[in-house]
Amino acid sequence: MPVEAKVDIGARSATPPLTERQEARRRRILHASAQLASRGGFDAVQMREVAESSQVALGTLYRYFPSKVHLLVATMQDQLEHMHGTLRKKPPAGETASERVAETLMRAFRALQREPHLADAMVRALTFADRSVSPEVDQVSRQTTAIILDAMGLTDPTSAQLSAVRVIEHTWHSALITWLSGRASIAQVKIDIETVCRLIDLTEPDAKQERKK
Amino acid sequence: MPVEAKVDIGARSATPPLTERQEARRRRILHASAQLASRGGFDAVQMREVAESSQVALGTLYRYFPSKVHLLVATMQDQLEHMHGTLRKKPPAGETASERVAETLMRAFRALQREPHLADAMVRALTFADRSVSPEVDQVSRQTTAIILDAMGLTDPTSAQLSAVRVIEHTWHSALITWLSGRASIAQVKIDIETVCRLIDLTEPDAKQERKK
DNA sequence: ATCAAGTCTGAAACTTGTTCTAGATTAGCG
DNA sequence: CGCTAATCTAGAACAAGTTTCAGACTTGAT
Repeated sequence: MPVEAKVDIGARSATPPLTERQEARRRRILHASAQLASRGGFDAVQMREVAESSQVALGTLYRYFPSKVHLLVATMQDQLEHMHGTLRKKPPAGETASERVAETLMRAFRALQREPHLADAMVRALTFADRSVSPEVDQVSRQTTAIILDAMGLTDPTSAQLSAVRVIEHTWHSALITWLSGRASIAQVKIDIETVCRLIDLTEPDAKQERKK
Repeated sequence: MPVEAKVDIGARSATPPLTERQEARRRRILHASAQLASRGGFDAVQMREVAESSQVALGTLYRYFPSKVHLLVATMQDQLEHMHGTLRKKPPAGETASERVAETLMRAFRALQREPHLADAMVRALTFADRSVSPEVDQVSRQTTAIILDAMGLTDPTSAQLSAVRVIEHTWHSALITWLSGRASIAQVKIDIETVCRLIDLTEPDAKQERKK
């Protein structure tokens, strides 16, 4: 285990510490949200039902999560953390960085496949989020970046590599959407992921590595 | 086999021909939609307002466009067609295919910048669309593909090239979203587009590689 | 223990997308 | 022209996200 884990994601930056009961409420809400989402996707996550199902008043739900989109993005943060942990346990076996990234993403993809409704709810919320949710969405993006960099085995990426990772994330999100809305097959998603991952190779053999500031 | 399957995109496949007045209504609706969207984005396009503003009853609006998302995706089709025409008039000047595609997309991007609220409404609708809107979304996707292939100067792309184009589209949509929600700067979008466009070079080994040094 | 400030609850109200209904209008046709 | 089916209109009604509010409950500091 890393001795002094860094990161301390800054997500809880301006958040006053929650009491135990508040933490419990928050967990109940997220759990109810994920459960309803697993049933019927975005539409099935109805705020009244989430409130009832987590034994919290509607007003309280809105105090914890100021909108349905906030709630679902928080749910995604939660799931992503979990997934990052899982993925870490079995690091990908590919030879090249691009292979490992593609493998990792496809593994994540298969996990989402197991709960397609949940995936639907989270991804739709993510892309539908407006500016008021930017900090939370950014947090999800950072987490995704961390997963990809992990798979690449990098601690100190060049800016070219960061660009490639950004594009991979774009492709990942958008491919997910096309799959969720039934416009692309799983095979197609796989091809797209593999295609975009080739970008990584373009950043490797290059002799000249710029020094990161 | 289609002889020269040109346009006639099949969008109007099962659509009985509209009378003149109906065509006029449809235009009024799309116009009102674009106008409201230009003002305040997705949220400002309120179905009651669209109806009133296009002098049509609410029920009629819903007969023409079965949901707000359908309406906005149709609005996007409309705008895309227009943009394709515009872009065609001034073909991009780059040497390589990837340069031309990047240039074309950035040009399109600058056009969207001029109406950021409209862009917001259209893109949010596009990514929020569920299965019931798939045909229309697909149509938008085909139109986008056509624009990119046009910029590449290709008439019959290889499957590797089609994959690259798909990934470019993914990146384009997702980058647009991050920009619209204020999480990426225009400069960042430019970098992402240029990065992904390099994929095109990978599909043309015999084309002259530029030696930039 | 007590009090003020902050939090939670339950319920109603408000907003906007969507559906439904009954009657008026229009289009196509003999 | 007159008939019939389809379409259009105005408006009410419904659904789900969001806001509001009065009163009950916690919490933290004295």
